[in-house]
Amino acid sequence: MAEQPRGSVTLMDVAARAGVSLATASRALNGSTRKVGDDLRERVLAAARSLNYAANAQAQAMARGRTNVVGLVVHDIADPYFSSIAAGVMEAAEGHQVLVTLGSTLRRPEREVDYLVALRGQRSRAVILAGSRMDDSPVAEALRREIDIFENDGGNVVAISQKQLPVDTVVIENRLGARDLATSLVGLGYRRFGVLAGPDAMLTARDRVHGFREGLGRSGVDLDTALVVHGAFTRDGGYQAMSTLLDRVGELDCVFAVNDVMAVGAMVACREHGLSIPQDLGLAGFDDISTLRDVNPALTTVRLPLEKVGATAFELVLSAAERTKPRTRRIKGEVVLRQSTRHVTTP
Amino acid sequence: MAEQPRGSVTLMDVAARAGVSLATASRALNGSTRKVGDDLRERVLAAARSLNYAANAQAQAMARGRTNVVGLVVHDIADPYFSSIAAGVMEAAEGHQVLVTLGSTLRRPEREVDYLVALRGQRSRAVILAGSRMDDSPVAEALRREIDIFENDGGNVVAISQKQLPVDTVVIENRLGARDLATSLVGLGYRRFGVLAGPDAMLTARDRVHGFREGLGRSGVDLDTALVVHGAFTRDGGYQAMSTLLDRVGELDCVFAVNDVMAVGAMVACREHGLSIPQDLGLAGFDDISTLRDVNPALTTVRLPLEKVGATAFELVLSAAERTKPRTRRIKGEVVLRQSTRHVTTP
DNA sequence: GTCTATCGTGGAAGCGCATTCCTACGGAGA
DNA sequence: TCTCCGTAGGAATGCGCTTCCACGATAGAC
Repeated sequence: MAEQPRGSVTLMDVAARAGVSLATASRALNGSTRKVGDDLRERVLAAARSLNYAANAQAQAMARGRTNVVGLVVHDIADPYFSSIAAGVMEAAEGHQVLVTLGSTLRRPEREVDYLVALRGQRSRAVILAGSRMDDSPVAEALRREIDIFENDGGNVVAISQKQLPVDTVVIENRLGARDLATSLVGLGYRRFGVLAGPDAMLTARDRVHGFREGLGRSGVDLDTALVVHGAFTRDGGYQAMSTLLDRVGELDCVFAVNDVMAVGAMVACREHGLSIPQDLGLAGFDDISTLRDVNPALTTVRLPLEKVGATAFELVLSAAERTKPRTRRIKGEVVLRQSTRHVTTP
Repeated sequence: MAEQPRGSVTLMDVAARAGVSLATASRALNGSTRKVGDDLRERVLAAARSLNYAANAQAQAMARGRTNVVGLVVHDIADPYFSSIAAGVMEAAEGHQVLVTLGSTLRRPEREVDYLVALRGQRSRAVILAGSRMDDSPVAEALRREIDIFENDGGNVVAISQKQLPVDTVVIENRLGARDLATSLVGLGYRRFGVLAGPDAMLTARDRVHGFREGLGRSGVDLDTALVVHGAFTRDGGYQAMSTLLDRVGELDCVFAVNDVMAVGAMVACREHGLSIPQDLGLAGFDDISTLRDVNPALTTVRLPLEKVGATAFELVLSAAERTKPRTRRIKGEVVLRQSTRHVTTP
């Protein structure tokens, strides 16, 4: 019943087999405004089925003047932070007849611009920029420019993280979360803090440090800038930053790593140096990466609903048509106290 | 200098501004076989730049009869196993002018078929199926059928995991790795094993169990089928399976979980029941997920170079044109002994 | 000096589809 | 019986691009 013609089956093939015109076949398969008689419609559907017809999406896109492609650009898809967001996007996209094209910048922010150009070439309906904004004027300027062009072409841009761009944005409340965490940690009795701060130019990292300092300040606790160590936003970055801090560990009773993977790196550094957590030192992270929930001791952290972040971004994409001005959705974190910190009594 | 015309800039706009024909503009921008005079070429490039021209990929695809889109279908992008593979694919794709479209089946194998149809509609050059094959004839049959159609349309299919389909395949040596692991564990002195086995229909899980049993057998150790507990291929699956096994823990000295995330779940179950690893029980996983390398105690496992798996799959995609028959690339795992197992002395 | 390759350029066809416009047909109302 | 309108189906157009083909000009060979 199902023969296999050479190459792709076109709508013309279907029409011919059903004995109708191209127009009728098109209408039968897509249910346009126009009606098609039941008998003919059946014939067309049967023909399409038996020929394994799959409409050429490129041709449809041309004829219709729009596509069903959405771009998702992340820094590193292997990082659980981004893969969780991606999972949220994919789940939200489910059943919406949308294809998601993935871009991975490999942590080179300037590649965001390249992807934006490529996705504009694809006539993407929208693109979700999931990475942290950077404090880097030339790159930011180029990005801003390319976003203008992209939107001028009719595309929609959604950013995740900071409200730095004039586009729909899912704002992650890093500052607030870090502030709350600081408050909680002070509440546990900690007073002398070190911070593993991540790259200075990365706004996510910077916001978390600022928020943390702010939270401490409100509780009347000072944060010595010399005890804020910068490093990569990765496990190894955390390991190295913690190693640096080890010299001065006598002055500390708690360390805040600006994300969970760094905290895990720090945990290893401590363990290797015979430091027990939380007995000798408290340790806190940020994100509540689910893969990392079972490390021992369990990490005190700020839970971020990352899948929800992705899903929210996708909803912004879908509802882009009705908007008039850039919208903002705020996602809050929630402090989760676990075993990597404990109550200490101030002497 | 850079005006912003309404809507998209077309090649015609560029040609008009440069004062050349469409054909010349096309050749200048894409360097076809024909040459274009230097002065004209410069004029065209300048025009394109000043208009922010980005070629309509859909139109190019139509005209050329091929696209630069590759599909990647995974079970769950949030799972570190798949996100590592995805990272490998993305990295290999870097610089190859290829856009990767992501499909996430949310662990429903039948959705692979849906994605295959959608990607055929996109006229994808190729699709990488990254998930484990299942022992499920109806679904497998549908998949096989759709793959035929996909390939008949000129697309290439690459599978990752088992050589179950007549397509290019990156075979992961699950069986061999599990066999080696078994040998190593027996070498450490373990004799009485339990297995957290994952879903019965999932070939990856099944191969690992078979290989493990095989390896034990070669060392003259028997595996009691009653001590092989099935469960989901996830952290929670491992937790639950281990909980089941807890009743009979007196009969065991070592447990093999068929992947790392299950092993972590099992580790938590043990901890909650006051069982120390490795003092009371040895524990081993499979995959060597990098995010999980820092759990404590560190997990004995079989290291799989997952990024390399992704990269290899992508290489098969790229070199698909020259092939005549399906190719196979084998990726071996390597046993890594860590603290979750230790040498035990047989009484 | 003419004749034939060679090369740069432009014209135009066509990729597969949605959609607009047009035609033919049938039923209802006069 | 005749006209009018609503409707279903078909022909034709165009989306933006690549590429085949034709054309004129230039250069090399005789």
